[in-house]
Amino acid sequence: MAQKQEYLSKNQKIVLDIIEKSAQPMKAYSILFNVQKKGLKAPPQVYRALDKLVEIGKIHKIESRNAFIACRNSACTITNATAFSICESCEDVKEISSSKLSKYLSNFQDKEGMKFNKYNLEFFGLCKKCK
Amino acid sequence: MAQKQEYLSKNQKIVLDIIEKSAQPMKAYSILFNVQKKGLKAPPQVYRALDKLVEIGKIHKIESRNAFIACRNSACTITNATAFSICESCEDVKEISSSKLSKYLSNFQDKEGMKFNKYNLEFFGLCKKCK
DNA sequence: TGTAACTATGTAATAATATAACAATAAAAT
DNA sequence: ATTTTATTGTTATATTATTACATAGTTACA
Repeated sequence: MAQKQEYLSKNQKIVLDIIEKSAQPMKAYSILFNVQKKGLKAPPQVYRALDKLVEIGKIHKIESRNAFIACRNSACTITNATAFSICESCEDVKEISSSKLSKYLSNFQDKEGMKFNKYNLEFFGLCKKCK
Repeated sequence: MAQKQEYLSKNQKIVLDIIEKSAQPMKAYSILFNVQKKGLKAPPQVYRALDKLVEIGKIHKIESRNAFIACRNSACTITNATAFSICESCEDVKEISSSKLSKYLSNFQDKEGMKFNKYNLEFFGLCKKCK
């Protein structure tokens, strides 16, 4: 596994900051719009920061939504094993941290006995409010 | 749950046919290219067919790859509970059909006791060939 | 200290993925 | 028959993401 860097670059900090302030997942171009006042003008600047932040586990990508959410996990070590609940009505997204679930999935073997070092799980349903 | 339609429209058949013939997930514009000889000229024709085929469970979308794969499940009832293994080297994708896994995930409850009617799980690793 | 290797930045252009909007047709339901 | 619903064709455009290239800053270490 790649060594985690201990500091963030200027652009990485700016992008992480905006994502952490958002209660909900943010889309790349919404991030771009929000950081333009800070001097990041073009998509590659945002996407490069996003790539790195995902790589080091500071944020996660919600694949079904093409959006990015800050990792609330204190240690941020779970880059490789992610699970989320997504409300199909209000689009509220929460990261699920269940050691039982992560153990189950990390130990899961397919028919050929193959194990996987990495997974992403997205649950869909209606949240409390929307039910 | 929406009633399943029993037949497919012309465009839906054409699109499904091409996906079923592919061993690997196909991207929308690759599908478009392949069906142009059959008269489907524009993206909406393909995307509409894809939407419907996903809805009725004939195909699944691999979210992390923006690609579509035919459902090999005889009954094709599992529209709401999907799991795949993805080789990060050769991009080989297999649908996982494990009743144990699907039971586990369908019964999973988050911290607030919430259950989910739907999920998508993508495992990543190296396939036998690539290991 | 110099310099090589690496990492990050800025910028323009473009590629890839997906949807909106509208007109027309066909199929199913009553 | 006629209304309703699903499907099709078409143009244009929106959204998401990457390539390519020039420049600048940082780190490692001889």
